[in-house]
Amino acid sequence: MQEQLKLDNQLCFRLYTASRLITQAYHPLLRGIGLTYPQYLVMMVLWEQDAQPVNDIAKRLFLETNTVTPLLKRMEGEGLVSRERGSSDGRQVIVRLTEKGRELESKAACIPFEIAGAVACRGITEKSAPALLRTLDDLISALS
Amino acid sequence: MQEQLKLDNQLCFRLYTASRLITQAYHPLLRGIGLTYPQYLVMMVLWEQDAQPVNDIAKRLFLETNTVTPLLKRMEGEGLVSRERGSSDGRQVIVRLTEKGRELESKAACIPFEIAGAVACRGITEKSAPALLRTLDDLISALS
DNA sequence: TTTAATTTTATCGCTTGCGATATAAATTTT
DNA sequence: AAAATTTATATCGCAAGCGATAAAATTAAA
Repeated sequence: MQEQLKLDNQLCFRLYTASRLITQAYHPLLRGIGLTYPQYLVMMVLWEQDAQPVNDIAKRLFLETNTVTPLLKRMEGEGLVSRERGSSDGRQVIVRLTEKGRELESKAACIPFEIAGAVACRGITEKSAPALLRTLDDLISALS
Repeated sequence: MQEQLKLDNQLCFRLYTASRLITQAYHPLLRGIGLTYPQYLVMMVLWEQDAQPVNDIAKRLFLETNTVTPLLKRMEGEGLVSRERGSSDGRQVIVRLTEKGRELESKAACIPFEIAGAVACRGITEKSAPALLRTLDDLISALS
């Protein structure tokens, strides 16, 4: 058995697992406001800055447009956003929050606190969070 | 704009992004030996301990059987593993490496080093890796 | 100004991931 | 032993992700 192939030595497996488990923790909260996790990410992008082209949203989330386009179409179907061709550049599709989408922000406001509570209740985030965030940022910038 | 809803303040988004980006880094290496990333995880589980029931593999990877079963079927189709009903317990399906599956281990042995090189080349892992691994383990055990 | 290259979005096909549910075997209860 | 419960897999449906590719609009080059 090669030591470097042991699952317990894999950083990637931990990231993969931690990501899935924390996304699962969001699930019941997000279902309450009718969002999936990736849709929640798109909403956060738009709450921060409305009326963005597809490409800007995709880049902000480190995703490809072939992931984001169908995602946005489903969100349009849910009445959360509108999509229309840009007037200056006819290639772009500008995504805007609908009234319903804007109203969702206040309903979502409690979610980060609830997650933080669920995670921090075992002394995870209090002291280790800043270092974790910094290391993940380094990792992301190294890989992107 | 609610501060806690800013994307840059989200631990989960970082984990999600870091996980996807590092999995993408594996992709060209794994394609060389004909594996997807989740298939690679299953192979690591079996290289470590052959002949396991579906459920043990699923639990080791923090996945559900409804994810693992189709995954294993595809791997059986690729000739990497065999699946047969357990003799002692007729509910279980025991998964075993084929000769082809066993041979893959030596081909995969270089992959962790190549990934480590790609990640560490910007001073990421050397000093911060142990703390990162520990924090992720804490996070995973808090959420699982 | 044509032509070529680039940019932006979208479509297709496939693998994951997972909630809900079904099925069969084993275990526990009555 | 018969019935109810639990356990182990599997099936179905849907939403991501992403490689490969196409189509349309814009920009750059000839």
